[in-house]
Amino acid sequence: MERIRINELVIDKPAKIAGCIDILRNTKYMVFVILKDLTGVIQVSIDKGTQPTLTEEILKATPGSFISVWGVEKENPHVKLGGKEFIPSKIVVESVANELPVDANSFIDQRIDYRWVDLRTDKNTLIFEVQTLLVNKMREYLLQKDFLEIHTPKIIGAASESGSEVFELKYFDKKAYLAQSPQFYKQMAMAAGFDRIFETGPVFRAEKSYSNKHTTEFTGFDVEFSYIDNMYDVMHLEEELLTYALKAVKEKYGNKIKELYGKEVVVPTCPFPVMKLPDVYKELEKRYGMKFPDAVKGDLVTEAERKVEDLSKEMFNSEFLFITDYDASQRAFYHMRDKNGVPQGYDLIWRGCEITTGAQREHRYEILKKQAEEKGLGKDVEFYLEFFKYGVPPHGGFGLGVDRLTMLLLGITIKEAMFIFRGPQRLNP
RNA sequence: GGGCCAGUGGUGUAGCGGUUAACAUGUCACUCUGUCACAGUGAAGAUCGAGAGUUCGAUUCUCUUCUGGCCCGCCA
Repeated sequence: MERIRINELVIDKPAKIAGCIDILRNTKYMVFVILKDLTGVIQVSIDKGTQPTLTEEILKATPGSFISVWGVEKENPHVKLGGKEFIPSKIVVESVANELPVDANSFIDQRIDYRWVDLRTDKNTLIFEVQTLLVNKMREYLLQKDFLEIHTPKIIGAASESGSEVFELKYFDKKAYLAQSPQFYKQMAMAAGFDRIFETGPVFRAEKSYSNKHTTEFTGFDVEFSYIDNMYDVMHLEEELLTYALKAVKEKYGNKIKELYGKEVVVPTCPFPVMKLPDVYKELEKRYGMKFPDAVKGDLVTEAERKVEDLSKEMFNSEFLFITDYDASQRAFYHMRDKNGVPQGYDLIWRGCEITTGAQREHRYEILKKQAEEKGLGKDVEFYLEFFKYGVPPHGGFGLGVDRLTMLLLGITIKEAMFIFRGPQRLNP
């Protein structure tokens, strides 16, 4: 008999179910097993008097053990767990668990050590159900617009942007690096005339960042497309994409997220508000009495970034805010600049955290080369500059942090939001 | 990389220059006419992160080290 999931059970219809024991109550005449699978929980009730064989088998098990149960679901109004119970005719204890080393109260670091046990809870599996939907809806949105999905190398021969924040590795008798971003390859695809592309895949950063939003390996969702007029075209695509995905998440998981994480999923409205960075500082100082030294104002410092959540809600009733007009010194050399030298790029802040950097790219070889040289990037980017010698259309794009998106959606930290977190001190499991 | 803080049974905490190292929860056993956060009784379980020092005596004080947390920086 094929195993079905608990939410597929039908009253009085014989079935096989299987899962993990949540609670095992052994009373004088009855054994009650709260069995859990990904879709729900059901009480399995064993009568010790009439089912001695099943009793013997089930008492080999412990909470956390995996079992298979054949039997029938019956209605029983006395059962507080949904008014239903499962009357077994056969039980197999598949795998017995030791006493579990973590519970919901354990610290996240301890929980990561035993992540496979930790992830068994509804609350934690929801993270990945939500992320699956989120990413697939973003993918779906782009596919509807005829984007190509590409897969770029993660082992690369030249440090991609600055050279300081990449992991070095041995590649036979040569040095290689782990890709810190698919940036150059995305643009290569533009040079190839691919027109519109996206990629979702791992990104590696050799930064010793200790915060609850940084990790050394994460999943990026990168988009690049051609024939744009300006960075606003890029922003427009991104806001549509996010709205589309968040709408789907709210419909399917909005209630469950509210229940388990206490977070409301707010579907944004387009267009998202846009502010120039100097105006953001001006408003923060004016409205909240904050003070920032001029020296930091070319970039968005953490304190300001957090407060942008309030600012954006207050000024625009929006959780999202696009910020433009960063100082050229703070931005990548490949961002196009206007005639005043202002980078034509933006960051997207959601709930007080940066989730995206996007830009119109500089596609004119001479200017691009000059901007690279200004940043002291000569040989490092030779391979990249080559693309632009043979014609590249005007284009732009952005990179979105999938793990940050998940984290912010649920109001948790990056360690909790990732299947397995990787940090400067965390290489296992 | 800089600043501050923490590490005590499986888990989460209390405590303190001399204690039988306390509590909750979990685990195990027995008891309990269907439980449902079951209940009751009992048991096991901690060389108090590691190393060195001060002291008659250190889990407690000092130093070193490891690990973690928070804040800053770096960014997605």
